[in-house]
Amino acid sequence: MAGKTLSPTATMTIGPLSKQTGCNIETIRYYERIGIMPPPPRTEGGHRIYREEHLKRLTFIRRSRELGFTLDQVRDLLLLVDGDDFTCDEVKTMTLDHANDVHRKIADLKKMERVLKDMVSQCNRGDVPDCPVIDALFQAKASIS
Amino acid sequence: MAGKTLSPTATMTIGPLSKQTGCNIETIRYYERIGIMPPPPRTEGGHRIYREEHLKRLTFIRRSRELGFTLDQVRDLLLLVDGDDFTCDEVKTMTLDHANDVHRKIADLKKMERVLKDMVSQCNRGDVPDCPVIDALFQAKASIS
DNA sequence: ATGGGACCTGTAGTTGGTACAGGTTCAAGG
DNA sequence: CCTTGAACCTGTACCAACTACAGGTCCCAT
Repeated sequence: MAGKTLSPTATMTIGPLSKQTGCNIETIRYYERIGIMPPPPRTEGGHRIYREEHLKRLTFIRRSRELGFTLDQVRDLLLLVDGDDFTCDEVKTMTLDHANDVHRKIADLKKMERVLKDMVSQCNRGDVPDCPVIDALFQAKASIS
Repeated sequence: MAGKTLSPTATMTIGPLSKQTGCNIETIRYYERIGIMPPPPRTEGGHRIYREEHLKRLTFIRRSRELGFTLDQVRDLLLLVDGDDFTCDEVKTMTLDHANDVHRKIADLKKMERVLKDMVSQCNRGDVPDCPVIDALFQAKASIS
């Protein structure tokens, strides 16, 4: 187990990078195309060769995406990281802004969920002639406050 | 106020339909293109003429979208509505399935929010040398359980 | 030397719309 | 009747953030 990963000079092709980051190959190439990953050196035959710095950067991108940052936001974060004069405060602000977005999304989804459950709870009342869910969908927004 | 809207023979062009449903004009034409709204009759000059049935259908679509159904799901719901032999149970099942999706999304977003807030709470500890948020982003998924 | 898995480029498709450009029609006012 | 300008038309391109090929090349183990 010891020394199996990450000796500082270790190189790898795109496949292993994909496996180690959980980011799929096409996505890695896509990130390069849009300029969020730097173009790595190549073998004579044209295969991409990655080093640990790439692994770190891609891990960063992937983690940020998992946390719901958009690629534009990730780009901004990386700019801050790349220029080494970023202030922690800038990063904090961006993160808090994003956390607020997430919070709003949660609130919206909760409203949806409530309405959906309310609609479903009208079903199976035994004697209604047709579907209360369908009826509700034909009504413009009203019960959502 | 009385009788201002929806006399059963009332017709309208796309502009008023847009205003009454809150669905914008391009979107209405898009729905027609993808076959979710029927092609309405036209004037000699080619302008679309809508009737109350269109208004109802578009309201249904819009409402379903607001509740987070995908257009494919809306299509399925409309199929059920169009063939008038749908069972309320089918509708209920679809709605519950969707409600579960929404529920899962909420759970995911809550995890994100928690991680984001946790990261931010590491900031401003006074004496840390660099940014804990950035450090955390360089770590692969771990603290998310 | 050869077989086949890993890699390459480039393009198109996905979802749910939005944004034009460039042209036509409709209806109201003069 | 004619003009004007708002409303409408079609068709295409664009957005995010990838994914999915097709059709070809490279690398390396046997």
